[in-house]
Amino acid sequence: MPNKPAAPITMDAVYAAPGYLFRRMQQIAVSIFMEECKAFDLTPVQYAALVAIHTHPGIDATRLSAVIAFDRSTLGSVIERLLAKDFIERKPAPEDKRIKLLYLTKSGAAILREIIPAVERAQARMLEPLNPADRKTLMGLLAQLVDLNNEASRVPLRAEDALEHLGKGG
Amino acid sequence: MPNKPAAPITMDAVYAAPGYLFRRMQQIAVSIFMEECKAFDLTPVQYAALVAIHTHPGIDATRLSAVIAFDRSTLGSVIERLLAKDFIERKPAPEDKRIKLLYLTKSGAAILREIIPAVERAQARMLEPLNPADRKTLMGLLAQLVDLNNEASRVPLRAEDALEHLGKGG
DNA sequence: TCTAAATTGACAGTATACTTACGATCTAGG
DNA sequence: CCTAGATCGTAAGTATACTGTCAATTTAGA
Repeated sequence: MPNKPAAPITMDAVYAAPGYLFRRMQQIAVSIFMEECKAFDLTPVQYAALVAIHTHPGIDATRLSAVIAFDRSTLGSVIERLLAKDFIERKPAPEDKRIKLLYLTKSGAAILREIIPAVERAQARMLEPLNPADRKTLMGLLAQLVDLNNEASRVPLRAEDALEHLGKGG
Repeated sequence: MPNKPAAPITMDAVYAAPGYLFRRMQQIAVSIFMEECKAFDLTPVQYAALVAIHTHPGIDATRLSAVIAFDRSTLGSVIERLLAKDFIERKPAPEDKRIKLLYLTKSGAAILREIIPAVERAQARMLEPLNPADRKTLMGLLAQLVDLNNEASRVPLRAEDALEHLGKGG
């Protein structure tokens, strides 16, 4: 078979490209989240970190990065900001001097409780323009795609097995 | 009606949240793009900027930001990097001393031609785990959602009317 | 015409997101 | 026991992505 002729270079090709749509949607999602949650001064990433620390008290930074699927280096500054806001605290692990364990403070637990409704409003708003059936279809396909592409990302999600050394698993 | 009881705070709720899935998918998409295009030393954003400048020679930075839907401030450094790599050039506009017009250099036009196959491979890989019907469904719904949410983002896309003052419209 | 408002590009500041590298520490193998 | 390799947190460097603000310039209205 002959090669396909080169397509003309157009913006329409960019607008229809998966990568472009993913980037736009992420921009929009962050924008909506920040708008709904601006009273709490928490970013989406900081929120995810708080939930993970709430769910796994005493987790360390490396495992936290696996549980919320983002880079360890990035996480360092996220943790510092949460420490500065007094939403989490960090304690040395008695049995391993390299590790620092993370816990929610009272203030962190409180803001987590209070922010939930705003987060839920934000999540709902992101999908609001679609009808309920389409929302379900989109989320289902996207969840599949993210899962099947997990290894393609630089920081794959390791929800369960990342915690094996914390006394919760195998 | 009574309020819904507060749902427990779990990571599963985070993993299923639209905002989380959009962020993960964006991370994965960038990772795949960079992998396929690493020989060209171009980021997804720099690629989009090159295509836009190719399509609209003599565009200025403000209109460019509207055409690819990203922030003017961010764009400043993107333009500087493209200038440093000698992929674009910047000329003052004769009729308006504030404006600097952007053009591809020969080297910029060349790399744009050469990178296209790698970009197409990257876009295909992002959707590869889904079957063709599901790919189409996902892209259709996502394109709809991005379009309908356009105004929710801080930098709405203004593909056409952003160019009215360039002698292409109105 | 002359000033007030808008526009343009630049800058500083914050927050992801990634890379590579490094010292401290732990663990396994010999 | 003692070193090789792995792991932990940290740091420096690059690149988006956004918030403001600012000066220079243009435009519109009184």
